[in-house]
Amino acid sequence: MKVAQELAERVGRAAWNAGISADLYKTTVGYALEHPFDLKNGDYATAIALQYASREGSNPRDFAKRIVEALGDIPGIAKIEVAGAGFINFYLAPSALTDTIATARGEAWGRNDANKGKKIMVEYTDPNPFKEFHIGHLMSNAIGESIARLLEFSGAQVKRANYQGDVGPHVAKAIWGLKKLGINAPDPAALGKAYSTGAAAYENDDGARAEIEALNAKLYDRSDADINALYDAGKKTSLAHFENIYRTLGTKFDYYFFESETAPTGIKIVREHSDVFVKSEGAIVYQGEKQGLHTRVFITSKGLPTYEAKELGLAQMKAEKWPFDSSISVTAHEQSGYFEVVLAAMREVAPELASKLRHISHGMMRLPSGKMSSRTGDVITGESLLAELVESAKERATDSRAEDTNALAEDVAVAAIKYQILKQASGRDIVFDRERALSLEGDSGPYLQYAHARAHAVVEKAREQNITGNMDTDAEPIELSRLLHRFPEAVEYAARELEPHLLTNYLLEFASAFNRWYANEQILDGSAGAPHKVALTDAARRTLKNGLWLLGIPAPEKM
RNA sequence: CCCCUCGUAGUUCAAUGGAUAGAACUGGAGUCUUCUAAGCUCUCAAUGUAGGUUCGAUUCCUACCGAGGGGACCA
Repeated sequence: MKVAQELAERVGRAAWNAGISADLYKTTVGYALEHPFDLKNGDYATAIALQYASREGSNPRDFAKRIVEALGDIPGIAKIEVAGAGFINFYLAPSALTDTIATARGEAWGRNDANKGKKIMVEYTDPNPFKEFHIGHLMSNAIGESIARLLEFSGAQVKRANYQGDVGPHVAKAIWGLKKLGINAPDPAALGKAYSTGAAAYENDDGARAEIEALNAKLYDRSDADINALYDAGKKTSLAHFENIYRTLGTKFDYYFFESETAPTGIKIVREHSDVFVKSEGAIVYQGEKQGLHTRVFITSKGLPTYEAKELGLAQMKAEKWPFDSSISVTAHEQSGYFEVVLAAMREVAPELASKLRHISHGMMRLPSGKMSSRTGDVITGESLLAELVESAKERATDSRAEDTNALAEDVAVAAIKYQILKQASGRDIVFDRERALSLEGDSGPYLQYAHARAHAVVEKAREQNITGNMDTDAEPIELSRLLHRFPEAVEYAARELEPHLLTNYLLEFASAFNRWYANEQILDGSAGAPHKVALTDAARRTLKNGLWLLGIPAPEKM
């Protein structure tokens, strides 16, 4: 990192000396450095000469040469060359990489201070009590957890929040179903059945629909003791069930918000701003057309708040609970339209708060055959998927070295599902292929875990032989050590973009380099070079350990 | 009709406006008396169409074609 900063500054100065304009200097300095995709083009590179020369009509290569001359010698850089159309490539010196290896063996490897001191709340997962924990919640959880950890690694103080829909028509449907089926002490499976019973009746039976709507109103005002008892029991069961899932997934929430709590606050905000929200067809709406959006209902004609009004209340309650600099909500893409409208309304009623809110939308999990639909039963719940993965991993774990193969199977299952979610850009849909998801090979979470376990085993064995890993400052740079050097920058990049997949991609490349190196190199070969190789292995182990942590994936030491 | 995502090997995904567009899976050929074969090596294979901006476009802009999501009382 220090090398990179120094290099960026020097490139800027050299370009300045070589005749770059003040304007361009400002726009390029600090952004001028990049990592060549191909290591043969150096550890750092800059296209500054290409960018500048085109504006002058001069030859990019000549200009690049002038910059290189102005640069002179740079500590930590062994070679500077002009390549291609006018790129300037920098190659790290052995001593710089040795420093990197030493740093990489420490616990703090990969941390940065890009968000130092910032208070950031991250809201994610958001399952609804009385309904199943489905794959969308799994996606939100995996992405949200990783973002929270990336922000923590960049120095932010992070609070994890979970916002759950414990009131609304979906709950009324489930309660109605419970009554219909005569269930008084619901378990999670019974709740799922009750919900689908209620949902089907709501669509097909007018009488049932009226009953459900009446029930919904009673849930808001809590006027019926029998219903309250059923509701409280169902909610308790649901939440306890979700806690088990969070534990498996490795998430610990700081705050829980419920729609039943945000509703009154939301209604109050809407009612207090009659200049922003208007009556229309008996409902109170926000007319988003003036912002290029669409009109949405905030309070229904029956006087009940919609998700939109509750969201207003939620934002205010979050800020009261823990004053934050920024609050991030991770939800499915299908909600981004409504979120935009809520945000537009919020900008009018609470501009300062609105400016701190950020919405990240993730894609949907689709089946190869099309969209999942709970109506047709063509749906996979998050829990059933996890259970299947655990079974699959157990079969594979029979010849493993782990003491507890059940625990290992769970770690591997979590890795498999989270990796599949986190390896692609978060906004995109994921086409769910059961066979691929259950596969534990190739481009997968277990691949990263396996590389980590291997590195761990070697380090342990070296310790038994009292080889602590003294480094050779003249060791020739190799692919593995050069990629190692990029880890902190990959972390910072992923944190800046709030995109875990940028880190996932890096880790795959790194693990792949490690596995290649491992296959071709006897690390504990008794030679004078062994300690240095042990140090590099230890650095790789730490990189994979910290990298997996940032993805929210467990890193078992034995597989 | 409007708005938001997105079109890259047979499939699922990468590529901060740069260098020969990278992986994985599938198919084919190899590889465990040596630190973990959930590994490694080799091999076949791709930017929807038409323009524009740029020294340079998978990336930015426009149009078209195609997929998914959203568009008043669900979330």
